[in-house]
Amino acid sequence: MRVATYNVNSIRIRLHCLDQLVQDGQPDVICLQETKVTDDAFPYDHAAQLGYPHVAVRGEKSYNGVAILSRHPFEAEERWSWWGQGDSRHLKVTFRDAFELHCFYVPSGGPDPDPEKNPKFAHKLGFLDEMTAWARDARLSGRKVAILGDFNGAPLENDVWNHKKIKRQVGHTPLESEKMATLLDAGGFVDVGRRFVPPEQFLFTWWGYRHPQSFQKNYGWRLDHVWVTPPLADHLQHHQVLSHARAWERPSDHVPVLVDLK
DNA sequence: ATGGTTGTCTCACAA
Repeated sequence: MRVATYNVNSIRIRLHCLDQLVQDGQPDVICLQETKVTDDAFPYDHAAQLGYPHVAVRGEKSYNGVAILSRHPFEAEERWSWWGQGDSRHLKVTFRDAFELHCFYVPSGGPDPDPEKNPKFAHKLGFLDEMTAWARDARLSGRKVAILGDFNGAPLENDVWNHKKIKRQVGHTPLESEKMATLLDAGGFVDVGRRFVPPEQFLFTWWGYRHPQSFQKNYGWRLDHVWVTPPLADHLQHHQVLSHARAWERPSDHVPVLVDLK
């Protein structure tokens, strides 16, 4: 089974990118973030025509929003509220006799890495703490669980194009990296990207819009992650970042990440 | 310290 995660930055203006992802990557399951659409206006027909009749959505107007498209049926669908917010940042589906899959859109955290001054950063830290408490309480490590999505954090030095320049910026601060490491440990997760690409090498999934030619200059960050528990890690076969998606017409600032599980 | 760009029932705000 090939699983993809992709922050589309609005699903409705990115349908051509979804088409291209299906053509190039042939994923069985596609987890989307920042769909920016209410559930009633989600392009279900487009997904069905692409071969994904099974769809779980959790959206809201203009902001956030997650969805899971699947070629195969899933048994259950759950939406949990995190950090006391009703926002659309998490979906869980379960594939019978296979694994459970959690799609996350972690808060971006705003511009200032000071939780006293910046409530968005406080929200992000609280969200990560709550994910950690869940991962610990749920005793995941004996089960087949995958959590993936836009974690809005690049925890390792080579998860950004210039660690020294970026280490005080939201998304790559030592505090966030520490919290992500604690979450990884609490769930006993394997970081799939770094299972396949050693930490000595750059690995990016996001190139910002703001810097001109950020992709051509490779000013990238690794914000999108796939983490799996050890019983599921035994089934890992392949990992690929579809970097060329950043050069598609009218692209998202993120690119898809693909993982194959036997 | 600032600005750069993209998207949204746009002229403000989030990323």
